[in-house]
Amino acid sequence: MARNPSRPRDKNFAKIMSAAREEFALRGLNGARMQAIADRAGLPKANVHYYFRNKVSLYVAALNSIMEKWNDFFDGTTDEDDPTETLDLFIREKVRLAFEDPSASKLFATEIIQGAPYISNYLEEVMRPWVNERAKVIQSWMDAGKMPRSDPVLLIFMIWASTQHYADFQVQVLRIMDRPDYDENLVSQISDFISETILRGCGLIN
Amino acid sequence: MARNPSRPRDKNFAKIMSAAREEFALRGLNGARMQAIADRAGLPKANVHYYFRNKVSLYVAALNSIMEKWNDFFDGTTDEDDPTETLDLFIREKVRLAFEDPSASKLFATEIIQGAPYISNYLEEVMRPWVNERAKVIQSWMDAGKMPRSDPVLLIFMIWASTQHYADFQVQVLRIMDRPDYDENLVSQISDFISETILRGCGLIN
DNA sequence: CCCAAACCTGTCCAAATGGTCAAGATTTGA
DNA sequence: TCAAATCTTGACCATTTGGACAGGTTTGGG
Repeated sequence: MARNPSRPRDKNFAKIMSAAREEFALRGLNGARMQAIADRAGLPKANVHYYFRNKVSLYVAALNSIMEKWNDFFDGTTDEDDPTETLDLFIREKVRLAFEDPSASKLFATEIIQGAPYISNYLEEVMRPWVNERAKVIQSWMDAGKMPRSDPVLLIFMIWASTQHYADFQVQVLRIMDRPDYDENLVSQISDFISETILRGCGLIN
Repeated sequence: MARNPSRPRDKNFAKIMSAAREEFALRGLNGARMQAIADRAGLPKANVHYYFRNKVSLYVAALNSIMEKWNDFFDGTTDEDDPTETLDLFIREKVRLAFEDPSASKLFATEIIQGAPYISNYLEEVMRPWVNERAKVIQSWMDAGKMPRSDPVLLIFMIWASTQHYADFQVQVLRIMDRPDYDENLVSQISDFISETILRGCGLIN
């Protein structure tokens, strides 16, 4: 976009963005305070308004930055690939993302729960095609007898649900397991469980 | 609680509660407006304040009413029961709840995502024991060789995640599937899919 | 029929908060 | 070097909104 990005712009832009994501994830669009975001970013509130016209535009920018990041994971799986290997990789990648940046997942989840008022077209123009393409590949695996038949779209939803759960419901999971934090051990244990259970659930292993 | 519940109290109490749940689910604690809740309930705002000291107490009351409802489903499964049948029933019951009252699930989800500031002790005093008891039963099934070994707690999380997904992410699911609403057909299709996939994933069928 | 308790509501207000603005500082580029 | 562009910020304001309150109405037991 910017042809000659100036130094301070980039630096503060990033600081604000990061602060906004945290704050919006923690309190939602309405609960988040511009002052709190400014404080988190270490800037006066008026400076935040220099970069973002208003709260909503900052919120939308935060959502967009997340969606861009997730889109990078738009790999080019084809009919040729091995279902077991591919789905395993997909699941593990989703788990990794969930633990790497729970705030992103939480922010996105809150927006969806509240009816996706600011990203409704994203759902239709980006997510729907993405899911349909994935589903087509999975369908082709089924047609080729590489795995038993079931609904590919519901399978994708199940993978999303099981993996994002650990980001969105972090507090609940930790409290119930009586742990202070996620650690490497737990993460790989969770990855293994989800991957194995779903792959077996699809009839791909055992 | 009330020994001689007066008529109007109960009626308006329920109306406010229902309105509050909808509104809080849709906008979150901070986004919800007392005026909007009052409007939904068909009462003047001041009347809402007659029943509930302030916004937070109404919010907590709404959360409590949900948790009470969910606690009813505290059935007494024992080691004697059949794992397949019991888990199948559990999954279907969760799916039913998700579709029956998505607002409840959404409200609860939002609270958890935001760190469960108002129900943190509920997580430890009610949910943790509940999960541990369930897990013990599942563990006993595994010990008895009725099903392959895996982590019972993670299994419970997976069931929660896969089922609640359809309440919380309702908009996303519908947009991606290009449907205006959930219908009976879809609901039973989803129930079947989740139940079959998870049961197979546990090594209980096929 | 009476009266106290419960219930209802129009009106008002203090505090919180998003956003503006104008003046000043800093950087850039020619 | 210096002016234009970019950036920074304290002070300020309009609006929204949760909540108080006082005075009114209804209800039900005695």
